[in-house]
Amino acid sequence: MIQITFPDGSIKAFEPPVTGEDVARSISEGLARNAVAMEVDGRLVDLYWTIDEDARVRLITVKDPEALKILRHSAAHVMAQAILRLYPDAKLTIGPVVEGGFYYDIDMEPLSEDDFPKIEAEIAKIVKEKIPIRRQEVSKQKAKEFYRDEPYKLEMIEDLPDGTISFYNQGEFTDLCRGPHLPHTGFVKAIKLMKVSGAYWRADQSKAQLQRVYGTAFFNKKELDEYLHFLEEAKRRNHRKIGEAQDLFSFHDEAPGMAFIHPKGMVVWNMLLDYWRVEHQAAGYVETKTPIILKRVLWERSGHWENYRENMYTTAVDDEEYAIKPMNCPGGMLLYRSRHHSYRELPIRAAEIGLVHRHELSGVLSGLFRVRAFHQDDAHLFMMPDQIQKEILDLLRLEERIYHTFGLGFHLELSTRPEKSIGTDEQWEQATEGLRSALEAYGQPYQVNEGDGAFYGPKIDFHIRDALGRTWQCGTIQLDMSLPERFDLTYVDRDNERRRPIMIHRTVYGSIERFMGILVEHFAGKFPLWMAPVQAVLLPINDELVGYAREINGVLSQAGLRTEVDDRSESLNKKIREAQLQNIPLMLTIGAKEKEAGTLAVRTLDGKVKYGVSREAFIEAVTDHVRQRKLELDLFE
RNA sequence: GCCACCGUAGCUCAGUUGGCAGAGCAGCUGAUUCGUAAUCAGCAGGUCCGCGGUUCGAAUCCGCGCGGUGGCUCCA
Repeated sequence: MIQITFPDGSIKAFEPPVTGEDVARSISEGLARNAVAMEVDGRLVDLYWTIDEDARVRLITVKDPEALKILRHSAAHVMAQAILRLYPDAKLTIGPVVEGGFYYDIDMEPLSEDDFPKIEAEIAKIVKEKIPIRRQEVSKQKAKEFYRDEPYKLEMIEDLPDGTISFYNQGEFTDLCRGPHLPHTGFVKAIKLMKVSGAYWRADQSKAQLQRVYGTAFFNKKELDEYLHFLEEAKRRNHRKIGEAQDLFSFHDEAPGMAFIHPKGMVVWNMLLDYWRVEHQAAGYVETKTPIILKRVLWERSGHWENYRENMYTTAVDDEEYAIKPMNCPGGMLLYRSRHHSYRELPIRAAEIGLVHRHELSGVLSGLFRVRAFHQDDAHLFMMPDQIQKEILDLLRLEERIYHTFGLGFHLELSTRPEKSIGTDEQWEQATEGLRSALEAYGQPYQVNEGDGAFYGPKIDFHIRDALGRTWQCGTIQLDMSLPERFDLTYVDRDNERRRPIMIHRTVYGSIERFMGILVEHFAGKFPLWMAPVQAVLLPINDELVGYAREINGVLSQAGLRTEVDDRSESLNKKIREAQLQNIPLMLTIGAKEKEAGTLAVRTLDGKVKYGVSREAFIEAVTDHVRQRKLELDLFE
């Protein structure tokens, strides 16, 4: 008899060999039905794994977080099986689980989404058959024989360490796989193919182009529907649609990847920057501006000509080569060098809303999220080594303040020295330690990405989280050990020696264009009052009241509110409907009663109406709300 | 750049097997003067993304180009 210990500490004896299914069934039929795999002494294995000695066992059921990955991995196999049934000549490569689902890269004729129904029908058959999925272990030699006509699988086996190699079988389908997998294909009920795209074998453009088929799977239809609903909601909030509907910005064929910001979009833009300036002024920043077009020699000195030229637009003026800046830093270096600096001035915090151009590949452009021309809320901080920790800590707090104003959460990631890098071990040690100790002092948890830093220094990235729970990398803090060297930046220390300052590049919004796009989606087009392009629209009930509405509009404008009069000869219902669809936070209906009493009837976007508000009370409530940059539209609560 | 899909009025879209280019909304004009999510009527609006080809005939089929959407990082 062997003893099996469960997570709750209880122990049960079994006659070996025993499988996870036996163990589950000995507890309850329900558990046996819902168990998909198990953990034996900390190792995740199939439910049919046989245990023949004492072990600690945790059964994984459909409720456990690990189960979803197992399901999706099996789902990838089921999809591959269906595709092989329909396209017998297809050659399988890899089929991993990814965030939101799985994919399988297959060497086959090009697929389109029109092919999905028949593949899904075949998948449904496989699921209905509840085909047992079983593991099989063979020698490397036998594995190679089995795959003698499968070039990709052979290549993968070559890369595996010697020893036994595991396969998984389900009916006529066999795939090289580490596992674990579900007990049978019947669990893959809620599966949906999502999209298809080209991908290269080993992500190498010189290698074969494969069909990457994406799918997602859940344990039940309800969760799948919820996920599809989430995708619908994200689609509904798409900033490109909202941007057009609310007249914020546009794109034109004549300038692909470069946004035209409309008057209403410019209000949002200016509010973003007004706020940014308030915070940066308080944090001891100065603002600068550097040219957009600079001579080639500068880019050679900065290293961009060598390392970044593919992404740079160039031009010739008077027989001399120039480049349109893809980054602000080289210009910032010249600015720093324009005179001597004393240690007494440090730290210098020089911000710049810099317009940069980067020639991104046409296929990666995407609304405001990925453009070829954008404004960075850049800043270059110059300091002495012993000031690093405090500067970084202040920066972490500044970024936190700003993100919280928009109701955005975030998490932090620290990236350390990559293999290919410049600088000495001591420099890296000091720089990374500066970032790390600031993060420790800041006190929030952070993730470390070893070797993910830039070649010129370590960095901290901010990944903000929007209202739908999606994350976006916006802010970044990068320590740069290269440019101060290349541009021979110095300051005069108290001992009258010239020393090299430490330099940090950083952003908060990242790209203003992109941040605006993120906010459009985060707020679903319903900007908080302080950012709203139009804060209140006045709706005269009939044409006789238009004059009075204009009079009120003048008063509100004078008080600094952004208001408009809807003076069309349309019904009140229609004017309200359109104001609602434009997500204008406040609607002021102007009727005879309001004119007589000299008060306002205020409707908020949630449909609530408050009557009899005095002009003064309204102006005060709005200006107060705006001054505090509140997010909730709780004007009179 | 590569793969799949897409491009028809300002917007959203319809347009059978190739046979005279349509609707709703928006716009303009007129009527209506309305109390919290679409009043009615009329008018106007087109290089069917561009270029070339096939055809008696192309929005429709073919090729090239331009632009857009999704993907091209996740490694049994």
